[in-house]
Amino acid sequence: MHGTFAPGGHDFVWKGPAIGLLDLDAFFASVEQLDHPEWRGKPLIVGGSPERRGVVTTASYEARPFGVHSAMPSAQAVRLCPQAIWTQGRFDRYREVSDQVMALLRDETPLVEQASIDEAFFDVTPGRFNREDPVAICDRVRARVRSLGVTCSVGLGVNKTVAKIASDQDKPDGLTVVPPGTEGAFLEDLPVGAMSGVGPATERHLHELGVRTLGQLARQDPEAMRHVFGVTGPRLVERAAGRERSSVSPDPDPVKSVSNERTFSQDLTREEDLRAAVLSVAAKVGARLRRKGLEGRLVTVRLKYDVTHTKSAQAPLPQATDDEHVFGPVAWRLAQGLWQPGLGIRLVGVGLSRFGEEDGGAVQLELFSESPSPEAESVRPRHGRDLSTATDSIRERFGDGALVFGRDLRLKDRETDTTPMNKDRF
DNA sequence: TCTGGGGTCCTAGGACCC
DNA sequence: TCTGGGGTCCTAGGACCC
Repeated sequence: MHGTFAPGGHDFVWKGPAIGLLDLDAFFASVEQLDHPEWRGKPLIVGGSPERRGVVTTASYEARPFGVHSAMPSAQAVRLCPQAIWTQGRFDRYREVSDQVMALLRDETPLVEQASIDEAFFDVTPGRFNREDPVAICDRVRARVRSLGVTCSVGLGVNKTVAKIASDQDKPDGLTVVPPGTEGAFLEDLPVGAMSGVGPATERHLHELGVRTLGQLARQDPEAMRHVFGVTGPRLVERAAGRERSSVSPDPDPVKSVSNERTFSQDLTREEDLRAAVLSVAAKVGARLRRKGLEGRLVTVRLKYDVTHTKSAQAPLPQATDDEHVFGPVAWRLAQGLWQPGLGIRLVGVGLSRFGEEDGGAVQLELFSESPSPEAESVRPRHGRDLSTATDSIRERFGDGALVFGRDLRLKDRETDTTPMNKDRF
């Protein structure tokens, strides 16, 4: 007994936990159609250009019947839907609309947990914040979101897993309610892949075990699943049975890492190009760290040789930093260790993590003296630091294009043309 | 005719310590 | 000269999410 309810159109009293999941429909594309009336009703694709190894970020509902979907290579999307309108993303604008939606939701209940730019869980358990019927609250939320010019799909159930799966059942602009006690029947025949956390690899593995539906998964022995899937095994069983007990936490988790990656339209083969790429990506990371007020102690570098082969390496720093003149050379040293001359490099990534750690005690200092990053100690942090903040303020006043270093200039024509998919939360 | 970018969490193996 | 095992930290890689 689940389904889409007309406003006020049900005859039971909700008892116990009521968790909702709001998912904005084809969000980036919908915002573009909101801002560009001439694009409404037409196939629209937000994403990176096909010439530059781009992928589809979001396809409007008009483009989906052609088979176009998120994460599809742009070249393939062009073939499937040649008449589609293409546009790059405007992340700041999406965040603006997202903020409006989240504010509206928090106006209904303070128990809102933003899961991404276009998704949020909310707790409307009767008696917890108010006594209103959860279904009525969901109806009102949807109407209020619609008044902003975009639509959302909402799932309502006893926990996050049920709410999330329910929100997928009726898109776009739908409401799916799973009344308490009906979870089992609702989940029984759904494919295991419908549950978040079950991706392609886990799905394949479950199929090999003869487990195809959430009902079947719910009847597996948790201990047997632990042997196959580790700690997540028993959790999968619990969630598939609809028994998960989830809490909605309004306080966002602190950020744990900040990284940037760049894919090149043509693989890099020369060492000097690779070096320029690493330092340039590091500079982006540095600027973002300073904007966020974060200093990290662990540098990570990622090199991608082709779509399936990636290598990464890490090195600790003696002190936390947000300055690329300190961690950039360390990143380059790591990249040199990973790079095999003769192999082209498709992607370069640099990241910093371990924020908010006190600078090393005796143990950590000793550790560092053996780590492969002596450059960190030899660069001139003071001078580099001043240079970094100076470029930040110029970019802030005149925009990113105002300042281009020589190394960036060399790379410019090879850089991919990507859509900002920055999922920075808050 | 190809396959992005920014994150989180988990695991396995080795180093190291006691 | 030979030797166990538990705990913890670190590293690289993989799965997954949007």
